[in-house]
Amino acid sequence: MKRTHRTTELDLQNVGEKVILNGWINGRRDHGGLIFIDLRDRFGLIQIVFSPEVDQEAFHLAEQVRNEYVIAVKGKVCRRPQETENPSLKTGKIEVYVEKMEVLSAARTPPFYIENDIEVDENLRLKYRYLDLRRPEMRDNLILRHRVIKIMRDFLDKNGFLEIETPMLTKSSPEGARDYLVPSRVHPGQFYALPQSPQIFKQLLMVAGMEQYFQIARCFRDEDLRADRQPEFTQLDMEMSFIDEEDIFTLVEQLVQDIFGQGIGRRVDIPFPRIAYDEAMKKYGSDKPDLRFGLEIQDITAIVKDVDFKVFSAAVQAGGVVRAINAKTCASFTRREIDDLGKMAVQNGARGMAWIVVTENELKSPIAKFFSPEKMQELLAALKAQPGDLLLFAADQPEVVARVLGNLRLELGKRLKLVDENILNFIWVVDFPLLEYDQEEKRYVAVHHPFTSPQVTDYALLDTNPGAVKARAYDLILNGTEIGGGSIRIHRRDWQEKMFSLLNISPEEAEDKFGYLLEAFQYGTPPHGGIAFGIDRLLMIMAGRQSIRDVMAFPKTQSASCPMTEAPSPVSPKQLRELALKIREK
RNA sequence: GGAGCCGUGGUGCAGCGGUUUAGCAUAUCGGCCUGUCAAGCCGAAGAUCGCGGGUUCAAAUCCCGUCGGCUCCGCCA
Repeated sequence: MKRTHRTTELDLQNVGEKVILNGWINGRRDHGGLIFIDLRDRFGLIQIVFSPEVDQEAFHLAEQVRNEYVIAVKGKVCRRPQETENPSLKTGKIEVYVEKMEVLSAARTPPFYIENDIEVDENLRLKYRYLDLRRPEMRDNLILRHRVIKIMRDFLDKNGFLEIETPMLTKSSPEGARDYLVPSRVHPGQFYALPQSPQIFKQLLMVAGMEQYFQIARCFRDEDLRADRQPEFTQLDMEMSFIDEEDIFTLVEQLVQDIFGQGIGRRVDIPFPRIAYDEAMKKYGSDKPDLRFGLEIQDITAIVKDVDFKVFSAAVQAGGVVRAINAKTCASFTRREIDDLGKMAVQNGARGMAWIVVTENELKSPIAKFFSPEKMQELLAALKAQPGDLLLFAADQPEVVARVLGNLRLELGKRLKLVDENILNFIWVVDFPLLEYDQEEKRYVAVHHPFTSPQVTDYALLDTNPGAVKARAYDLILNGTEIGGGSIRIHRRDWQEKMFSLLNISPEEAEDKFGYLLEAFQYGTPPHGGIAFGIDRLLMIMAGRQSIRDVMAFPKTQSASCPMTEAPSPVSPKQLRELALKIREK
């Protein structure tokens, strides 16, 4: 019995028709003399009815079937008696009276409920992911994923882009994340790496004259996992020739408008506001600021540089800064709540967190005694402090203070429920630094990646003050999450060599690791640039989820394993021998 | 590498030194039931409390270790 309709294709207009339906049993209500079954397929639910008056055999079979059995039924579409209509079902005005039923497949009782909003250990969900994905919310996430990727393809196709695949087995490169390695059988002792991104290939496609490229690209990074980080994830990777930043912004803004408009029916206003990296760090303590609420960080370095409070003045002496957040209305926080915030500050690298509780009559604070009344007035005025406010301070190097207060700001935003979950706040963060100094490695490392072009106006600084050079890089931020990032690239061999030398990569190593790119640049390379979107993160936000695992069909656990397949797993001695590999005892 | 939370019938939770023969809800199984859609009513079965060790007259409960899940820091060009 092959189906004639999908469940949700039936409506009042089909009343009287004989139809065949296939699907899973979502629920069964046995009234003794009458049995109702909710039949589920990918599209929805419909109620089917078994009555001995319609067919004895089908009725008795219906007494025996259970949830998640796969069945085929044949019957007549009927209008439901008025008082039994179910407005919460798309097919709630009708039902099918079954004359004939076949069990296509029986089912064991599932280990958890096949329904929305379950609270089950995630391990169990992942072990039985094929059951988890039957749950409507998970099914809908995958449908959304399909739709969004389709919108991306359609949009880019319409705009002249070519979808081109690049290798998954490629060359390991220094810089960036830890590579996943694949041993070569043909070349014993040598390895491929899975791509962290198709970066160099897409640049070579520009050299090849493809002009506008995109790819729905799987990327691999062997780093520790988070709610929004998986070892393999998917990017919309794009690259264009003969363009500048403005072309990319415009195109991406239109793309995002399509994605949200056609994907989930949300209007997105363009163009997106832009904020410079330096300003974002100073005001919001983050290079991916969440601007859905205020609570801005304020710099008070100038005011406190000479105070008796050594933590502040010493930090300034050492080239650091002192900044503060005025947590409006938080004077009511208990000592314990304030201590919790302090712990958080320490966890983020602060040596401590100073605070002042402002009330009608007094200031409660461990540090107030270090300030003269005049200084205190100046400080309170600068922070626009009023009775009822809680002031939080951090003093250290600028990066540390930014991180500490940035995270306190997010925590306060959460606690005070300042975030309107219905807002879609897009911003471009621009003017990133090109390089930052890595204390551990004692060298500069690329903030974005080594192929990012410096801003032309800063080119002279490369030799004198590399840390001050800005990059032609940009990130797209949505609600405090980085969903995309890119740059205008270096397209000249000499500039790229210069960049490598700044990164302390020797000419020999540059030749060894990136020689093919340097060589390619000598054969006529168009100026080019691009951007890549984290599709999983984007979908996570669109679907209102807290983890990208919920928008991936088969994700891994935090320890990067798969409870269903039990990957990773040992391999046979034969396989190891073929690869010339030996496992070392720990 | 580090910090925190969690692990008790299939599932979700309660119990946190002895009054527990480990409680509740739901699922499961059986019976009754012709308009339910979280169906209802009656009944039954089902867990040695993640694993290992220790403390104690006595451990699901306290301690140590370990495994697994989640969140976070480091890490993620």
